[in-house]
Amino acid sequence: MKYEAVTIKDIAKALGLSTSTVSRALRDSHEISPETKKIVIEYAQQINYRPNPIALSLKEKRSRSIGIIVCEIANSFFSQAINGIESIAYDKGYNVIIAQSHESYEREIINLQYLASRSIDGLLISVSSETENLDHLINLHKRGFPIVFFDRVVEDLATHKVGVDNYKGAYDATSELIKNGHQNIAMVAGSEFLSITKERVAGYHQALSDHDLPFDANQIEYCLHGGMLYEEVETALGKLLYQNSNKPTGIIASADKLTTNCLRYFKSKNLQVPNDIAMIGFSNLDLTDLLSPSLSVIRQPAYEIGQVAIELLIKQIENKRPTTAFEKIILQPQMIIRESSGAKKAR
Amino acid sequence: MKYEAVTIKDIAKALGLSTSTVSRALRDSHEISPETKKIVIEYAQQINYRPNPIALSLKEKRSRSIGIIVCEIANSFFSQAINGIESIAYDKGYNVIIAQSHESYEREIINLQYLASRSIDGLLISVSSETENLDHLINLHKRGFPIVFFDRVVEDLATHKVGVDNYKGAYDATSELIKNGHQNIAMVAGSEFLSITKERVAGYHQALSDHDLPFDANQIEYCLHGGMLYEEVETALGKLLYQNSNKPTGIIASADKLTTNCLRYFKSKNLQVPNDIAMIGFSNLDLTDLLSPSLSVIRQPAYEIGQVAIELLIKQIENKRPTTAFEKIILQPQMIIRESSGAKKAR
DNA sequence: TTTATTTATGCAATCGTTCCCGGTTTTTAG
DNA sequence: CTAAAAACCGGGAACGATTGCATAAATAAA
Repeated sequence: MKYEAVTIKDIAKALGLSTSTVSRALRDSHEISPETKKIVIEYAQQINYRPNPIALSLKEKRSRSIGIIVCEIANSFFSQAINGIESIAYDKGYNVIIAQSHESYEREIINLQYLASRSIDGLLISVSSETENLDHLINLHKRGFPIVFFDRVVEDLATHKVGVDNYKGAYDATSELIKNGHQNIAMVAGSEFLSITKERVAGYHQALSDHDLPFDANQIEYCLHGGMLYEEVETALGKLLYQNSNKPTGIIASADKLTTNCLRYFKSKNLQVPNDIAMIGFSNLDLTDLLSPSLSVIRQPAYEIGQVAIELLIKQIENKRPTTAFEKIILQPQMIIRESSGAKKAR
Repeated sequence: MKYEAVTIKDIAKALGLSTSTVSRALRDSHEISPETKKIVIEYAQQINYRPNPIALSLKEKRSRSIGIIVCEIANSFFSQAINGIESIAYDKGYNVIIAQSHESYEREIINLQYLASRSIDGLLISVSSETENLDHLINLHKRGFPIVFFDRVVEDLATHKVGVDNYKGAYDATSELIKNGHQNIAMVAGSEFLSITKERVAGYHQALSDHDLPFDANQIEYCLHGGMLYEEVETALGKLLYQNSNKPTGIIASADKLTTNCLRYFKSKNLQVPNDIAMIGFSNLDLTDLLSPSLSVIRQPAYEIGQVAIELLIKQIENKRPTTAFEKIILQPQMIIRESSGAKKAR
């Protein structure tokens, strides 16, 4: 079923003008007389003329749409980030096409090909947790295609990058647990490939060291799928809690899904938080306050991250000359202390 | 910064053929000799030729993209539904453009204009809770533009519709509370404009009546913004719990955000669930099991709803002749009984 | 041998818009 | 009063791809 739109030709024919004149009148060119302009503009309004964006795209060699690749939109952090992205993009006349990698390297590549074939003007990406090889991105990047990384950035590419101070987030979280008397603190981390994981591990490490606590590599478990699968969290926690000589009394969960799946595990094992095990996790869920015990979290300014990222991207797209100086913007996470990170009760 | 793509002309020039021959060779037309085809296809592969979708769109008068309007993507139900939509759409070569109304009628209209101006081939919409006037949709619909409603359907338009059996969901939820000994059951409902609200209220009503319980209009409070704003839930619950002669011992929350904000309210008032107040809510969150008490919910098959909706839409788009017979598909919700809907303890 | 048919390819229009290049008329300057 | 400069408008190419029609050569049928 077709939906016939009115074109510039229809206006030209109806008004006895040429298409060029109509086009110019509508774009308010100086070489069209005020009277003609008035006639054209009024008629256009009357018949509800809208320029065909596809024809424009073809002419201008730009689609005014940008691609976003994230692992999941059903993840508070990313849906908030997307909100931030959209708030700016729509204002500037760009639309966004969202694709999900579901933490799969393969799907990330498929998505990228798909988006590229849809002729997007630029890409906003937070890589999948499986992504180690970056050839697909390097290829595009080499050809001058605008890419901005957010949250999960990739250091090897010269592009704009936006993220949070993961080091500080983990440092603060660890310090908080230490302050509350926990001496054995383990970490359930995301994929080892991701820069954010490395930074969070480093922050955790440094906090231990600054408080003269020993660092034990066995106290860290990495989850390749970033907590997407309950099973990987289950085995990680199984190792941390039951296969170690020094059983931790505190846990740092370094991503949204890890945090919730840790709780799920504790519940299944009937472990009381924070008495049996204290925890503080990275999370952007907006109902962590409703859990009981209420959850202490490191919260990322997801909305702002999205906004900054899209602004950088649009700036780069609209630059006439190739961008040479790239920015790396680091926002501050927020620590919200609630009950779950509390002290172990004396018995 | 431009990213120069290779076109059919480049191939034609390089191979000393005409563009038509190249085009036909690539589309495997029978009027091109096998040898020529081979040469063209191999060369195209070698230089990584991709047809320009924008040029195709212009020619074929279709963009192969469809629009989605929902209130929020940061809502489990909708992000799951979008996952379902995408799973099918990408397979069939469509891309989706998502817009959020944030439950505002005004933004819904702006989004619609925006999407229409981006020349989408069809629309998937779950109307905002403020939407009472339907002129914006009727206009499009009259011109033969393909629209499919999902979840929050609109009865007055002859289109495909996909939703769940809201009546049954509410009926079951209410019956469950009654079964557990609750005689005074109130309902926190969404916007009165929405068909789903009416159906859920009807189910609640019928369940009371079937169990010989009186229906009291004061036991229902409507929230125009569907629970988006905590304040509206706060005042609604304030009325239900403290300004009524017969204080309810059970609550039905008829939407995702209403459910969580009810819990937030109970927590702030230090009300114990289910002892002070039992509840069961519509929710697609995947951590309702982690709340304590764990939450009894009515869960909608969001992913399937999205899949069915996009299938109907694509079918309509690709139909040569105007669609005349429209389907209304009703899926079944699932009731998950946990702790929150339990019996009031005797004291 | 002549005509009809098949096979393989190119030309040019088309989609909706912009914009370069002319051309005509009117205004301004000298 | 004439030449130059605005002012105003139309023709047509271009963006990248598809496709009906024309054309040419080769083959088959009469």
